Amino acid sequence: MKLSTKGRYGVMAMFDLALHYGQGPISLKSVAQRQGISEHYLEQLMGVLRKAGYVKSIRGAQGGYTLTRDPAQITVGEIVRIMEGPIAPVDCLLAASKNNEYCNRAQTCVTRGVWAKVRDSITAVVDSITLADLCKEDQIKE
Amino acid sequence: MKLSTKGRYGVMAMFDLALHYGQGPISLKSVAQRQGISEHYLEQLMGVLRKAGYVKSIRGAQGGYTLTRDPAQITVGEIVRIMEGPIAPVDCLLAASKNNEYCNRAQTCVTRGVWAKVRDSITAVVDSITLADLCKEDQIKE
DNA sequence: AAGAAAACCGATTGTTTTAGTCGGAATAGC
DNA sequence: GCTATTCCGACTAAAACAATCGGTTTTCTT
Repeated sequence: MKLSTKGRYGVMAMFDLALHYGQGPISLKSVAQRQGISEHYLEQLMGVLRKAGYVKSIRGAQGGYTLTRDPAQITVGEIVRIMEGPIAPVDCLLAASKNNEYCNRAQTCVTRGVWAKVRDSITAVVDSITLADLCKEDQIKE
Repeated sequence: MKLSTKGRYGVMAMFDLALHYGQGPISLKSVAQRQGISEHYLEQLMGVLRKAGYVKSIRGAQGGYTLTRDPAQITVGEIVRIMEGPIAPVDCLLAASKNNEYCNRAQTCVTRGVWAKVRDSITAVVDSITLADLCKEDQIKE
């Protein structure tokens, strides 16, 4: 039940961009330094976010990344799904799963119900928190 | 955010034992067949559960495993923790974590708060469901 | 007493995921 | 033209995962 660094760093980077929202492009170098992440690795992750339309990049000197939407319009859940794929503690919860024969066992499905509840409780949390919420919390802390 | 087969199979096996609670020792062979798990692999997992005191084993022919407690006294959360270790989407939530320097960053801790909420919502679910609950559900389904 | 059914144990293995690194090409500001 | 930056694809070391294998011990049944 661990989040990989993809999801974790993804949220950290997006939070960092949210903190600097409206201040022009932010370089990965600065994000990586502030958040303590390998710059090259972060590069890969930002590529994913860019292709998903969540960030915009400006190349060249003084370039960097900016959010394409207001921080209040981006939830942690969206970022996690982009970075890690659908939120599901077990594969048989995925609609596209082909192991139906397996999941049709009545007994299996009882335990499956547990994992569905777990998934729902996770999504309820991450989908209710926006980057703007995190920024607000950050201000209070300082 | 995936559960490994350890946790999944562990809950399945314990649920199977719960269904047969009070009927004497249940062989791994039968559990493995009903649940569709490799018997040898399940053996390893049951060793963990046995050492943790959750099941009792009887060796020799007609031997097998039984729960050491009533199904109503065993939660899914307990089983998951035994099989997978502490429930924590990120390592910095663990008390024994030594990367405190890392976690002391104010910004990091904002995102950390998110993962703490995720953890709490997961534990609320798994700690509230007992094996007896699953057995009850199973009866309704049939 | 023999045979079979089971738990027990430790080593090994193939695959996948993770968490990066590396080297360079393209682009844009100064 | 220099430098800062994004962009891209290949590569890799290490760990985790999900078993498998081979054998030992124990106990029930006949």
